[in-house]
Amino acid sequence: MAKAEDSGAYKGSGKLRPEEMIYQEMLDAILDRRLEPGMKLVEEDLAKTFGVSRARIRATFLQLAHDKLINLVPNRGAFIAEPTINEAIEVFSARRMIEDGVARKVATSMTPERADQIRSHLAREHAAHHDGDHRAAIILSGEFHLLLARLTGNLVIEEFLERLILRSSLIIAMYESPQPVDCSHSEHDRLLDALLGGDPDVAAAEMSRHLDAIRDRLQLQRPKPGKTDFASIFGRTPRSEAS
Amino acid sequence: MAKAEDSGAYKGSGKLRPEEMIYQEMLDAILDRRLEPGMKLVEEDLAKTFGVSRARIRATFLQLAHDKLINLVPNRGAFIAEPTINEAIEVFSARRMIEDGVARKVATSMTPERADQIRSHLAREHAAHHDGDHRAAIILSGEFHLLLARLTGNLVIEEFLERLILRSSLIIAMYESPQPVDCSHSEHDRLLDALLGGDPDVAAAEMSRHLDAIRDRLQLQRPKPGKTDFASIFGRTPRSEAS
DNA sequence: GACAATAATATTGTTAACAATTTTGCGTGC
DNA sequence: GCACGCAAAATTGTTAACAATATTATTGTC
Repeated sequence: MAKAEDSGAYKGSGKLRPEEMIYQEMLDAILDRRLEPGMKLVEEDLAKTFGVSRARIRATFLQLAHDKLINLVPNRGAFIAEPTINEAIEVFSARRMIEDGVARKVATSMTPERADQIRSHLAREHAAHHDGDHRAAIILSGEFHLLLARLTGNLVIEEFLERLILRSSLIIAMYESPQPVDCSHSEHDRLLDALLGGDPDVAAAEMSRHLDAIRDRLQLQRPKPGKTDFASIFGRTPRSEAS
Repeated sequence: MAKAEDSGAYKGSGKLRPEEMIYQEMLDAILDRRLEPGMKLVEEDLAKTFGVSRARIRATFLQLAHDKLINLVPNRGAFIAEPTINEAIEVFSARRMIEDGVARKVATSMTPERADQIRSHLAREHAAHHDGDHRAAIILSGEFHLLLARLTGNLVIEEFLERLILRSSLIIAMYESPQPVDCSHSEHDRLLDALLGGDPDVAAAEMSRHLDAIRDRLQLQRPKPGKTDFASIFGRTPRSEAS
């Protein structure tokens, strides 16, 4: 999951393994809509932009394709994924199936420490919302759900949900309404109340309602393709200017 | 998911894209325990065995690692995954969380056609069991669960469960008791009855019971590492015998 | 002027060679 | 006999060049 801190704090220290750095930067760019859905990703351009070999870009593509964030077409190349409305519905349906169970488990295993963990996260969400940092708000909103998954203690669920949340972020970034009525943070407050209540049925119901609400705020609109200028998108100049 | 037909029917026609073929063969070998947990996978050996370049083996490794069927250690190489008992428990716990929901949906959306689909599959399971084809029985047992997931119509759930079932197959292959009391097929019969009943709670309860039963049949035992003779494991000779 | 065939370009797919790292084997000293 | 260190081998990581494929531009024809 992308960190919600300064987007690019890791760029400075070149010793942080480049593989994950590239994956993270492309993730950020996709979630930030600097890379728009449908956009072609040319291997050599990206390789020059990041100053690495094509092979590494290729490996990164496999990871991103696995997360359904890009589409890999044989002999044609890689394209930013364009999740359909139907896909979006399925993703949120799947999330509801899983996160209902998460809410149940968290509600029945609540401790004061865990409650504080959640409250502390909610504070960060509110801060981001107050500061008008929309991108951080989206990412923190995802991390809220991830935090709940982590509290179940089941790593399998946590990892799967991480992928699903990432995908959701892309979907939300694509389909959110122009004037984002971002009420997620208040819904998370209500979710916390339900979790503190200790009733698994109530918690699950609240979770379902929340996820349905997110889905219902989506809006059908095809984003228009833009020009592919990696240098400006990633805020850097190519390492070598070939002939 | 590995097909339960003749294991190797696809070997003959060399036109079926080699990438997936290699993935499938390694999958079969892992599930078949010809490749034992902890075994080192040397890139060049496999490349020669399959007559492809190391790059392709590397890409295949990424896929398998993503499915948690192998471990990729930087500068050290690839090793067949060794799921711990704890991991096994988490996998089946995650499956119960998801498949409870699957059972609910299938129970409430049953049609005569779907019932026939399930019955037809169960017939194949019984046949494999009757023939004493243990490997086919394991794979068909997994495909039974996958079939139910497909009937929910949610591709996201289906794909995730496919990965989880694959992982379960490795776990079962690793930890099953020496004298496998393979009662899965009869449990599937009972599951079908519950699904036909139409009561989602009953169906979910039966699914939970079934998955717990599988987990409880597991047995702690560390398999001992064997020698890595790919040529014999995959039943073929290396293409080129370098100096 | 529009369409089709063809050449030129761009891009992906693949291979082989080289560099870096780890593992193994051997010899030395204690 | 055992541990340590060094050298040799094996293995992974990386790069660059080449081949195959797809895309674009051009030319010719109707």
